[in-house]
Amino acid sequence: MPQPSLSRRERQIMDIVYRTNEATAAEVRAALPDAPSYSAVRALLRILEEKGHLAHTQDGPRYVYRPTVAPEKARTSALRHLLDTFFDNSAERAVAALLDLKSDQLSVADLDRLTRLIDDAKNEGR
Amino acid sequence: MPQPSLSRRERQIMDIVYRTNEATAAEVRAALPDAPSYSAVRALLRILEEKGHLAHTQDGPRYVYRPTVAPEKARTSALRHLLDTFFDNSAERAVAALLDLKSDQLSVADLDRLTRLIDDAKNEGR
DNA sequence: CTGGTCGTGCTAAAAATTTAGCACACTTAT
DNA sequence: ATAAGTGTGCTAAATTTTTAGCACGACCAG
Repeated sequence: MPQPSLSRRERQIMDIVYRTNEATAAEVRAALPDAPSYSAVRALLRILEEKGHLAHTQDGPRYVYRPTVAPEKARTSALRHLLDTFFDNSAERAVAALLDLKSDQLSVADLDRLTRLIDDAKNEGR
Repeated sequence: MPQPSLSRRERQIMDIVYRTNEATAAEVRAALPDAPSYSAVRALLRILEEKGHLAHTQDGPRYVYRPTVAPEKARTSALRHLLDTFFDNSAERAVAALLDLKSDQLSVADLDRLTRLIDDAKNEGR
């Protein structure tokens, strides 16, 4: 990874596209918190494509943009950065925060699934 | 939270300060990937303070900057954003990615601790 | 006390980002 | 066939970001 060289708007847009997996200019505009003109959004999308962060396919009359890096890679990289910045690289702390954040939305079954994930990890490390 | 209205440099600097908890201008500069002049770093720090994201205390001759929001709040908020952007708000997916990322650095004891965290969450939700 | 080193504040200029506007192409309905 | 609507490309201007430079004060060391 060379640099995080994304401007503010660029990052906002990338986040939207990551969240939705794909988006048209109009959809991006709709999702932007303080949307500028349609024209401006399109310009940004073009720049992001030039920089290699997005690619478009044609869907009828319009362009549909998608990230160029595999979602999994993007996720991993974002997670790594978060861990490094806020959790001192501690998985435990991160999980604790996660549970704190979501616990009231997690059923016992959900929690059991998490336990199973960890058990799997245990069995791999051999 | 009004907006994420941080420019690229501003975000870079905030990340550094979050990671280190506190930092002087020189330390921030040292940690910046492509450091500009000392003067420029100081200007950014001043701006971030004006915007209310940082506060400084005096340590002998120099300023030490710290985030104004409690680390825990910042972490939670960052985590929420990551979850929303990359993991479809699924704690399970996030944990899976986390384990995948760190599993080779986690001992069995570490994993046991994670299991315990989840058990605790189970007992709380009652 | 003089000069060098650090630290700061402030300001202006350079560079990058962000924005809007105009022109053109294609479709669709009158 | 014409006008309205929706999409694009391109360009230039406005705004924000980013940077460096200069001035000043405090603190040593010679």
